[in-house]
Amino acid sequence: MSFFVVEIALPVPLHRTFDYLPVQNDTQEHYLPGQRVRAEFGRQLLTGIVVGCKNHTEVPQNKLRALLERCDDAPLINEHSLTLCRWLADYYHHSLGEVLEHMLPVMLRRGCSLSEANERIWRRIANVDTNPKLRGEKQIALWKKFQHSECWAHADMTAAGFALAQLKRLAELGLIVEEEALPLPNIPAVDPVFHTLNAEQQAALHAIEPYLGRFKACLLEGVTGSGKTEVYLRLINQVLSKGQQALVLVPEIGLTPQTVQRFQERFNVPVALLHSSLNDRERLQGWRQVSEGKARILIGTRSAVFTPMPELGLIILDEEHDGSFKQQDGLRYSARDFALVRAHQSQVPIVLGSATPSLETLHNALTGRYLHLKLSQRAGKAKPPQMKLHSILHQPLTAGFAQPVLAAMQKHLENNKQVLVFINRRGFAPLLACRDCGWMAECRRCDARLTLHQYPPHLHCHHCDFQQGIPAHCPQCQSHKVEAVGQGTERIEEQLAQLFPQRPIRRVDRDTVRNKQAFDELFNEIHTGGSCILVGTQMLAKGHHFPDVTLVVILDSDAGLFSADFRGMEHSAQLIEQVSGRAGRADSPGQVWIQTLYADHPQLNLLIDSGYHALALSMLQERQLQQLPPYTHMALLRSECEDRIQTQQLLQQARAFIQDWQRQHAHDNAPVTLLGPFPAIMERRAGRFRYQLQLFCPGRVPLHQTLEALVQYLQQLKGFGKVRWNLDVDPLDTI
DNA sequence: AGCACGCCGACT
DNA sequence: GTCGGCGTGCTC
Repeated sequence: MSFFVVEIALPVPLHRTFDYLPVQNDTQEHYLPGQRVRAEFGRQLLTGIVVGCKNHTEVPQNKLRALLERCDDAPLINEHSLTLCRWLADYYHHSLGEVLEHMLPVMLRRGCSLSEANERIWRRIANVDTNPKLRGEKQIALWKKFQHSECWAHADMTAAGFALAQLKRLAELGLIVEEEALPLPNIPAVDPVFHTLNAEQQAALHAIEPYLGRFKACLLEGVTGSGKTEVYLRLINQVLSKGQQALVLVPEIGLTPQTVQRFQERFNVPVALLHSSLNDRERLQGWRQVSEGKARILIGTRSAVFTPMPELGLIILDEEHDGSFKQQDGLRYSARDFALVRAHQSQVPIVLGSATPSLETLHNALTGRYLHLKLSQRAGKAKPPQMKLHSILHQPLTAGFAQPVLAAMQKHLENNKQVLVFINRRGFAPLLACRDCGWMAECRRCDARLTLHQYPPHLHCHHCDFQQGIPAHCPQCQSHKVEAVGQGTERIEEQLAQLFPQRPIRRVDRDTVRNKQAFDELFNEIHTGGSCILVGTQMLAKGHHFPDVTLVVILDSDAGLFSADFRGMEHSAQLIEQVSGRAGRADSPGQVWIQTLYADHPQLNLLIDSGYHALALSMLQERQLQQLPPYTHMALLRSECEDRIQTQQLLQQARAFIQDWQRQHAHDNAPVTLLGPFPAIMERRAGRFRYQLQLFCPGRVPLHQTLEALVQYLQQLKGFGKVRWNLDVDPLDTI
């Protein structure tokens, strides 16, 4: 038997793999890439992933240790996924071991066996007609259940009030046995509802169809209500009929029961769901159902993009522009970009859908890299909403509303319709201030004001979660004239209740909707409740449709118009367009009134008069002039620490290193340009100072070479003990 | 990331 | 005299 070592990736932030001796008596054939192994690493016990076997190693004999065990006979991660992980690790300059962790549900990362996803079930083994001697009504009732149906899940039985002892008694009598099985995903028994396609939908479908079976990225740019989902469903139908699986990725708040229902009703196949409110066991079950091919459709949020799908035939990524597809900590990957790479590797088409595509995606579509399909008509008789800017400059306001806006609200309510008031600020007021001395309630740990909440009354920092009571008088001058300044959803709700006492007001923000279930209940009320006023944050803008809303009032859009972030206007426009899409879905056309101090703001006017697409084209021109993404590539090195000087100095060192490195290595390439270091817009957050260094480069390759060298440099850099740094490739937020 | 080792300040 | 602070180094 020849000498060999097993190369494994471990979940540590070290950019290399580790060699181990095999478990005793194991041969090289026992080790396949993608298998899990248990290994002692320093003083810790870790679960690693086999990357390969080698017959030589640089590691000295005395340092080599043997693996403790192999967890699986067959690899959990196949070669394709392993290749994708290597790409991801390289692209985001992250350790392979930590990237591989993302491929597995939490339970498997910890080294649990696959069977732990299984459900305990009880199966009848005796003949139905058996008439056993049973004592007690419960036992008799239990046996009746098994006479009726051969299998019951243990959890269902205990939920139905049967005790473990009773089940065991039946087992002792040889009537039933306990088994383990992977529960099957849902197969709903509903008659599918088909919508007829309009000409545009038909055209989009026909354009994408030829690409089934090979790679193609497609942008489906369709205004709200134009029936993108119907196009997805038709495509999925074709993929399913070929015996393939479909992956559907949705934003975090987009995974509504309505969406899921629509997919489940249409196809008579098992559908798996992966989203944030599942526990570890449910996640593992979903993961297995999909990776073993039992579930044919997977609908999930960002992390679902990692789920292995042996017969993947199509990827749909809905609301492509949504920020929740980008992970904001740890491995800062973009699920959209990763999905594109995955589609390419699997040679399947990917459809990116949005009413308001990101400028990156739009640019790819306009330059012909992506197939560009448009849906400009709303399905059915629905007309597009009429949008209108309402200047509040020098206008008297009542509760933050201009008189004509209130009059319009009154009119719509009288017509028994619903009015949606959008204000992207929760709480009662964004500021608590003293009239006499100008004191403001500020967070001790952040450069931010505390938000005043009234339900229940307290001051709250939305950036670090710090909370405190409301002072009875000014802590600076003892004055009692401490007042709420500005408006949040709570205050609007309270004031509207006074202005429209006869109408129910429903507030929708993170404070009224703590979980998915609460949202669903509230949504049902809104759906069936008749005329009312909805007050809410961007939670209202995404996913859900409110067919009875005929008027949308947007209160605070101005905040986004002058953002320090170069994507500020893009995100503002997307939000306004998304909120506006809530109006006029049914037969009655919707109206959107935008209150603003800047009624002559050119970009706002372009959006209102010509729509998002026109504004996007203009924003693209601007980006080109300024050489910003998508016309250049960008990375961000962030640092944070309780000590401001050190936070800044780390980035200065990084900057000096990059300049030095470029002088030596990158003569031929277009240089990486550097901006900063400079403090984040909110310099101090949760007690830590935050700085950033921006890197721009027109070429991917030189940028990534620089980043690779930079990460290596930072990893060996000493003297910055408490400064934490992270690298964000293709950052979304740059403030 | 963990975790241990090692070298200087305020305490029973 | 020790307990423990966190800077530094290492993990196959």
